[in-house]
Amino acid sequence: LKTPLKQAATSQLVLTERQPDCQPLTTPPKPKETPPADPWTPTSNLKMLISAASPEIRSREQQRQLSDSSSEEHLLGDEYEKAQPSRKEKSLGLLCHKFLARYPDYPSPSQKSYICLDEVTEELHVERRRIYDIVNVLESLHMVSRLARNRYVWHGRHNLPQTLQALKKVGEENKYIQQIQMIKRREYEHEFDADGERNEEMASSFGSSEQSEMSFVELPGVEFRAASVNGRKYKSLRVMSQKFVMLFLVSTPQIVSLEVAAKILIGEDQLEDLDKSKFKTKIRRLYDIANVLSSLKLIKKVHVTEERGRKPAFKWTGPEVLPNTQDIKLEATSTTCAPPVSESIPSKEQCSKALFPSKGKQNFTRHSSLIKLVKSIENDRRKIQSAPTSPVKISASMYLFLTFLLESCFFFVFKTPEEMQMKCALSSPEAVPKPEPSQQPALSQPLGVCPASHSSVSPVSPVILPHPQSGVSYAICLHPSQAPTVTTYSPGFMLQPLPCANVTGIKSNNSKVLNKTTTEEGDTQRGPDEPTKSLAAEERPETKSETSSQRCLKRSQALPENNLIKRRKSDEESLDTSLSFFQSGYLIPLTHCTHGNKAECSNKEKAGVCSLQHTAYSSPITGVIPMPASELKTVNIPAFHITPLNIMLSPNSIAAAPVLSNSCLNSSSTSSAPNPSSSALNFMLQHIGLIPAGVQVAANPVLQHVPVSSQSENINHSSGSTNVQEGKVIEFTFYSPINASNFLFSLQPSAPKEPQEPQAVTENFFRTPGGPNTEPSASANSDGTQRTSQGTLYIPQRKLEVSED
DNA sequence: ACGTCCCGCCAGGGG
DNA sequence: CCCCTGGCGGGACGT
Repeated sequence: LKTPLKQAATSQLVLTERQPDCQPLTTPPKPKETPPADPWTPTSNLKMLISAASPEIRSREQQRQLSDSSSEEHLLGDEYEKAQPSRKEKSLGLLCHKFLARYPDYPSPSQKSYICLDEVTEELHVERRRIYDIVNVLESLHMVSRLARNRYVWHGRHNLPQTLQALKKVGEENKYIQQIQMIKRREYEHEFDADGERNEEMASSFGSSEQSEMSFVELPGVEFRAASVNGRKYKSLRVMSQKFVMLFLVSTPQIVSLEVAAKILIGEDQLEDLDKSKFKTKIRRLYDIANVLSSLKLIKKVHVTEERGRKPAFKWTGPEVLPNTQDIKLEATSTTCAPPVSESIPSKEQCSKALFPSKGKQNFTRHSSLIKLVKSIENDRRKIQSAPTSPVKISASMYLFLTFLLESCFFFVFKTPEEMQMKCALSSPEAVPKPEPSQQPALSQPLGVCPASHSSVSPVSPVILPHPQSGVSYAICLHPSQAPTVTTYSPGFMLQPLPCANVTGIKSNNSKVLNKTTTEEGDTQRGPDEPTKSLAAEERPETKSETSSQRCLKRSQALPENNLIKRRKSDEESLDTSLSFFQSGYLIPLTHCTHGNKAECSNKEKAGVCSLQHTAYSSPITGVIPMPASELKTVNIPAFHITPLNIMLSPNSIAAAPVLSNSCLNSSSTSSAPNPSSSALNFMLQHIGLIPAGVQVAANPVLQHVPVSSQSENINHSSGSTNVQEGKVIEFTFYSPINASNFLFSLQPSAPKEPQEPQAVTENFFRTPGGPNTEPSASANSDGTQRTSQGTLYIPQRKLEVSED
């Protein structure tokens, strides 16, 4: 069984097998499979491609091979060579695909699936050794856990969010960012040298994180069962895998090169000798890990092109992991949206239930597309910072603004299912159910984000959280019970979809990217992924329920509590940043925020959650904005606060806000004349630090006017699971119960027609009809709120510089 | 020539 | 003591 009979046909191979002592450690040469005259026929190539693409087909083919092998003698020609699996067909990634296809991503808790290694190895026709590789990294993600010999439990991706969050936290504690930066810096300084002095640097930088030698990050409830395996020495691959993942989660362009990863992973335990062989071995293992992570679609191979040249690297493509906050859990909706509610008429409660199934009110969901946007924006902002003279800078302020906005936009108010439907449009294309005719419209209803609680009953308290990466704060909503200390305030804006037909979008055709590090999208080496995935998803075999030996599982199935999130050290820094930012007065009407942050958030234990005061709020810059807490409740909103927006809308500061007037947009697209908005933008950019003082940017040349009203109407009519995807515009209106403004935003996830990177960042633009100098025209809304001005935030497509390999 | 990584030896340790 | 686990790295394969 172990050795295919075909190989025995090759006499040479028989020899090697008979004399293992001669070449004990050599990989057996690939058997000379084909007669020299008849190499790969086009048909066979095609077959191989297909088989590589689909595990089903492949396994079927392998079955055939098995039966063939008995009567192998009369195999000839193409049939013969087909029987010889190429090296690629035996790749770990493919094997992992087959392995994963056996189990559901989200197994129902009722029916636990068990993994018997013997069965797996038999059915997949692989050596046991290979399965260990797979299982080990799955174990590192807590997708499986070991029960006993030969026995594992399959958890699927249920634990993934928590695992990733925990990993990210540990990664931050390990200061991986600094390590990466140091490695890169050194690499840049002196090309190649293996001197000792380098190691001293290493030691100094790594030294602080001595606690991270070989610890395996566990999840409550998913601990290692087979007590033995806790002998940490034998968790190397697992630990490596976890650390590898940490590197992704921590680094901001979520791209990690193998080289850097290997150096860091080596540097941690053995920073003495960075000898070549150890490095090589590390790389070897990283390939193994990367292969199964790729199969899990958590990473993807890319190439980073730097000054030195192309280097293999991997890019995180898994779910976004949000910053660890104490008792707030945020999950990517791509997963939470998956389980549909059975009811046909989704209510807010149901939505909330569907979105936060396990932990109820403490869970908050943020839309994955928003997350991606924010992430991309942050990336771009960093790039912009490093390239101060780039013409893209004009959009930097918009990025920043959108960052604020999105950081704040955790929740939206759903009034109707249609609106919820619209929310779905924000989600990434994968998250939106394709408009399959067979699909019930109701299935797509619960998509989107919504407050974790029924806002009408229990209003939530807005809280300003420091964002560790962007250095800015974002607002988040908490239940009053969860936000006992109330110190700051930001005026509440309700964000809700607005059916609006007279929207005007501005599209920027400037899609220049200033990467000094371009990444080329990884190739198709695991190209069969896509077809494989769909196939596997459709006809994923029902998990084999092993009736035997199920009793040996006595461990509790309790879901892991998410209690381990503590505050990170970086919060303090980011807090400082945000504070200075706020204290500028330019953007912040929130005095309480300033004081409160200082007072309350200096406490590291609580800084993550700075609650707000439900009293009156004033700003030294923009004046007092009285706002009793009751207002928040009466508006029946989840007290959703958009600090930056509010800032920009402040009557006194609106002139300085990065707002481009209509006239600018309409007329001056070709004009080079300075305009007020330019100076405002420059001021803001400089102020925020996006550009150095003295550098000016021109606002208009990159902007274009594009009407999108028809599209927006189209959206609003969409009631079923319509495909609100590419090129569509989603609008929101910010209502302020006070006199602030009512803004209308258009988010265009991606430009129509352009087949670009799906998660492409988009340029965005923000304007008010009246322009900066125009007094906003007030109008009354049906609900009585003042509608003083309107702006459009438009996000045309902007591609990430990621090219195919 | 180099990036990728299959393959299987063999040590450690559990049952 | 058997055999499961899994560290490890030679060298084959692919480009």
